[in-house]
Amino acid sequence: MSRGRVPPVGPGADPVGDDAGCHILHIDMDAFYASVELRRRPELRGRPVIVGGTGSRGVVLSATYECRAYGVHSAMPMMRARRLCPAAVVIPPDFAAYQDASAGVMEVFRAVTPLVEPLSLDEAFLDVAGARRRLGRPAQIGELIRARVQDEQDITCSVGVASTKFVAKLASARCKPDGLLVVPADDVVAFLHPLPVAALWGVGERTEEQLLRLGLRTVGDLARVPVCTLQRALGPAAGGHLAALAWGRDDRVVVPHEPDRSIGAEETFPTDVDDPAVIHRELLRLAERTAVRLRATGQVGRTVSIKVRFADFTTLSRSRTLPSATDVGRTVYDTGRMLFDGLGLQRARLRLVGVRVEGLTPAAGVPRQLILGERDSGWREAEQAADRAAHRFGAGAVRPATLVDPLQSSE
DNA sequence: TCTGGGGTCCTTTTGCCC
DNA sequence: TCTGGGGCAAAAGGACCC
Repeated sequence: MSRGRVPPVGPGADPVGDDAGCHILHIDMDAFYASVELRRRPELRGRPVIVGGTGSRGVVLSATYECRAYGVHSAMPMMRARRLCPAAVVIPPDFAAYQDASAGVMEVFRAVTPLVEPLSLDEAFLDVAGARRRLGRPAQIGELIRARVQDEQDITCSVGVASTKFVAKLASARCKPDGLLVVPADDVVAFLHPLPVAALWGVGERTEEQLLRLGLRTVGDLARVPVCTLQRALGPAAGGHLAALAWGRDDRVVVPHEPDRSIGAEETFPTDVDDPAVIHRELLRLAERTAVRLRATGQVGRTVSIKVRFADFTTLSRSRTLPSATDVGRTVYDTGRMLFDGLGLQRARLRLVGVRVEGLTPAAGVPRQLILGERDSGWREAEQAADRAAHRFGAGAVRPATLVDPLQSSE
């Protein structure tokens, strides 16, 4: 589900060039969520299908190519997508199913090489240097993977083959859907320079605007500008990074497992809310949800942050670092609520609140806090008991009393 | 046209310590 | 005692990605 701003390869281009030195594969499922849905509902094949939020404030998560022909793309407000393509069938997302399908394709990848770096449910980098003797040239390995994913998961994917991660990523975007493209090491600059600046990884709407203001339209334009000019405009890190990418320089390696930096939850209200009691209850729900995930993954975190988005979409955040790391929902909530109350909002209209825990470390080996953490005692044990109940009886079996819907609990 | 939810990373500001 | 500044960590904001 990349942004798809790379123009497709024109007719006559040779998709399989010289793959010597091209040991990086980028594999991207085509319209992943929608493809998983079509597997279950084959009668919808050939029709425009959108997976996305069905509420009044939903956005498009995935759209079939039939639907993209109408200009629909991911992250587009659903209202607009429906206007562009009234015939589209809209399906609410089923993340459990996508996770399942994702696990299946990742397994296919790992049968090829242990060097698999997932970027999201539907996309991954592979370093196949070590698999060549066993399975053949990188392009052959790419075709093998495409065939297996099609066979086992009944989903098509596109594969970019290159000597660096980011060129492989551009290549897969360029041969979508259901394609494979090799960018030979010697052709990288010729491949990159005609592309629009927005094709580069890290250039979004804002950066594109800035670059256009400097008169830089293509990657080639960017490459010919002095690095210090870019750095002045975009900051030292981003400027230096883009200058390197414009010449195809990217020494990032494929890393199989990166530890999490943060875990959080947020929710947009169906309509804006100004009642503090409703917001407090939402903060509690989000804190509990976050803590359940911390405990499930065996992590604790030291910094709690909240996010508040107002009706006009302006957003602010507040954070606080605790004396010791926690995975206790009550502690996350208490901290988050303190931060929220500290904002002193006089019934401002909010469209979203979020809770996040950062500064994560593995829970094993972190001593339980006995002196400063008196507030944890009891809550932690209670929440672990709730985890076990949820495991046996289903999520939501045990909840804080304020989160129990009175209509539901009176049965 | 009106903008989700999960994240990462970078930059700037601020407060503290020496 | 006052002031300045370097260094650091935390906080806040924002861009970006899928």
